[in-house]
Amino acid sequence: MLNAPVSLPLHPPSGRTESMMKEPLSNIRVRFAPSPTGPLHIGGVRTALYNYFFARRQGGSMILRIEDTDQQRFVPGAEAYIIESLRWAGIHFDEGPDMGGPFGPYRQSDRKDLYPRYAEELVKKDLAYYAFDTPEELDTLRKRLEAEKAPNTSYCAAVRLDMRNSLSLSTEETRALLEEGVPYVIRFKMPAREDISVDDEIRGTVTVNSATLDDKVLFKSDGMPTYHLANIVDDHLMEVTHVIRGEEWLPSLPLHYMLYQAFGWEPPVFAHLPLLLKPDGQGKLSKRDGDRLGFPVFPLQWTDPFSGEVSSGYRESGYYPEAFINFLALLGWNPGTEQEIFSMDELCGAFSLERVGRSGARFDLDKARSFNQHYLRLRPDDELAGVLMQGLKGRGITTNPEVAVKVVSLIRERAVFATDLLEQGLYFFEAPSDYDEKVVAKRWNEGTAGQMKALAGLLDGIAPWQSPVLEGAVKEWISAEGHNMGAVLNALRLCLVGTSAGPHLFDILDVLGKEESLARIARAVERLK
RNA sequence: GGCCCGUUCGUAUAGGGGUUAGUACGCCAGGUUUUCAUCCUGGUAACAGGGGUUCGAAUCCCCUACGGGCUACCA
Repeated sequence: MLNAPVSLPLHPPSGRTESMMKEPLSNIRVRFAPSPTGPLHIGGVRTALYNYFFARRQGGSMILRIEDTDQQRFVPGAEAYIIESLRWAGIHFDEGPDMGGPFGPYRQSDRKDLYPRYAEELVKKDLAYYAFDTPEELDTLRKRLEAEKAPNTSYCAAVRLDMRNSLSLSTEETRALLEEGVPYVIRFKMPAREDISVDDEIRGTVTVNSATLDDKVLFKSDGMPTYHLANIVDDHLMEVTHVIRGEEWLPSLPLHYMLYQAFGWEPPVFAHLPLLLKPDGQGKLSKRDGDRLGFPVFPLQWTDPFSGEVSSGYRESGYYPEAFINFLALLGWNPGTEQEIFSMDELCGAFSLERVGRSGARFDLDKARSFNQHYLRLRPDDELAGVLMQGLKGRGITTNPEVAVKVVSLIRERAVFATDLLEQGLYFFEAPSDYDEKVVAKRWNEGTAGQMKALAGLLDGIAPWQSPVLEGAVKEWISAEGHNMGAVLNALRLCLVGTSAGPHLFDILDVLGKEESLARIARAVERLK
């Protein structure tokens, strides 16, 4: 275990105001910055989780910032979904759009007016420029460069003077176009040839030559900044000290670094997390994978507001949030010890960027299930009984808590999810409607019906109706009659449960009670002949 | 195509020059049990390949292969 001093500020799930009032223990500030273009998938949750671990480990602040600069891709409900998902997972924020904070607003669309002056500042410094090229012209450029097999096929230093922008045009021409209201974007003026080296906490120094980079659009013709500009401006304004994000951003790192240089700002520490991969084939886990693979890729169930398509979620599938985060935390990070079971507090205390891996992690459903099973076993009987009773209620069956607790204590070791309890325990409340054919074939032959009738006669006379008493009497009877123990008991189980699996047979008899037990035997004898 | 990142059992990983290459999940076998599950015991199974460096390389360097990411007026 780690012996280093650990400070864990409390963030009670229901007491945000309390955490807001709490002064951070350090100036470490991290952010999770999702885009509300749909439900957050588990890769995003893991990124948020690592940011959260890091913030709490360092006694810093955790910020939620909504990056909604793409008006086309905005999806109604996505922001609320993201917030609810993170809350369910136990990831709490110190600042965000739903709670405010000293660096707000926390939604980029609400910060819209802020960005133009930063883009223009760069133009004034000759580090960015206005560009008037139409989509068709850009398309033509791309095709031309591809045909020429140019080393860099993008809008870059090598070709920008061939295009319509404030670098190729005269000052007068540029001013005229601007005044006419011709649509324009502002592009970053990437240096022609320059090695750019940036340190990454996880990958070390990454070096790229700017000749392979392009003049990225910073400000779009629709009046919104692109991600690149907004992200740098906001991280700076919000005093973010550590940018912990997915590896898919690594190619943008040199650009972002150059932007900090251009503004003369001190860049934050960067850490690019390995990707979460699909469990089957290859590629990063995507929203589309959904139920195709038989496991949820979203924390919560999501209904697409346009298509109405429903995607399953971990919560609705019966996962406990603590199992979900414990499993997710270990996908790309490890404590360096053999410990695998971690509470949220333990994870926050043990986490460090140094122990985050570099290679992509594949999701494993079996492992996820085993974590859930572990946490389910920690649950007290009465809590699980409550879940069972809810399930029964949905099927129109009411029972009292004592019976539910008794049943749960018998079946809980067979459950992976609390939702399994209903399926595993239904026969305690409902006689089997049919009998497993394979078991019938194996355990039910000519003499069985007679044996069951005789056994029913024996049971009828046993008192008190309690598991150990029943067991003693029945086993004694089987021996005395010279019957086969397995044959009789399995046939009896078939009568009571309809199949061959389940808890201790005499416990089932006990819970069922004499009347119901005898009725089920009679019914089975009748039905199976 | 270009640029960048990566590569230890099926999966997640430990390991940072000398280890019988460890652990967990899964899988297989045995034990316990009337059955299933649980539980216990044991087992299967990995350093992508090739060159170096070194007395010695899973560990350091290079190349190759393979995998992945990015390559939008998306994030």
